[in-house]
Amino acid sequence: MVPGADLVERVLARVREHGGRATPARRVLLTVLLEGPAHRSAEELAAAVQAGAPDVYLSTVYRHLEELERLGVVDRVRGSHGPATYHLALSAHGHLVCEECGSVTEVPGEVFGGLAAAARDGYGFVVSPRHYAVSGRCAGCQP
Amino acid sequence: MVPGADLVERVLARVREHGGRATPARRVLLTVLLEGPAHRSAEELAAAVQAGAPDVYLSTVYRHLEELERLGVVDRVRGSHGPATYHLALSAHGHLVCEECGSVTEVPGEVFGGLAAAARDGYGFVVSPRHYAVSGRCAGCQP
DNA sequence: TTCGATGCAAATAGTTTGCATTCTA
DNA sequence: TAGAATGCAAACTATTTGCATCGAA
Repeated sequence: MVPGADLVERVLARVREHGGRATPARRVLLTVLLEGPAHRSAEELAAAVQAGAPDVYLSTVYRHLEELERLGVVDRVRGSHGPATYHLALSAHGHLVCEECGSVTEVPGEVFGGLAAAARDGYGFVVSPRHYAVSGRCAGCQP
Repeated sequence: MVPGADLVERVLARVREHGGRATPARRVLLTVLLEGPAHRSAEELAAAVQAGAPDVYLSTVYRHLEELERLGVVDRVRGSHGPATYHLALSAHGHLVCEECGSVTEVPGEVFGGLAAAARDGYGFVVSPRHYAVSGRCAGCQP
């Protein structure tokens, strides 16, 4: 049994609930998201999809990623340069995006807890639980 | 005396120190940055510049903004959609970017203090003091 | 058998680059 | 007067859109 196959089906069920349809292209993209590394760009994901399904177009991947983001299945992280990257939203966590090398470090959601509370209490601003992202320099890129 | 004119000259002095030159286009852009609202896109800034100096091109504005960012004079904030916005880096502060309406709420740097400490201690990641930016929904855009 | 999804092409937004000319230091 | 900055055009990257056709429900 392919690991995560049930997750793919669960997500597709959710897509159907929202009036969407379970198509081969979607199944492949979800499998790719599950199996490969996190934080890949739409283009990288499309390349991986195309390895198994050559005629799935980049625009289809964008369309699907956009929907999955709406459904809360994937997160989109936009660093200060370059394309946005996508990954499965398996748990609430934040991102430390290195402005030097572009690497993304995931940190548990609690690290952002104090900030989220202060933003809510002080400004009525509700921090999105899946879109934390702050810039800086990672351990390997200190001057 | 124009308020902030001395700041313009101080920045230009800094530009010269780094081998740059004080040109009219730069003077105008700095004045525009000082006088108008914060968090404008390159295009909006170019429009404001062109009101006074019609033949300053958008590409020149981009080039200058990039240099000012290197010098730490302006910050660049990239929301989840749309163009990056720029503003003077007058004090350490963070940004709450609304993913619904695109508005940017500034919050004092201390709000990010706990997060910055946790990132440094736990991951060796030094959060950039001027590039805090987290997404969510502002007070006016709650569902 | 209807309506959403796809293939494909083309358009768009934002930003960067190349190069001859102009101007600051 | 040397080298940086600019005007301008054009390239480029990331993303979105339009539309006829196809396929899932």
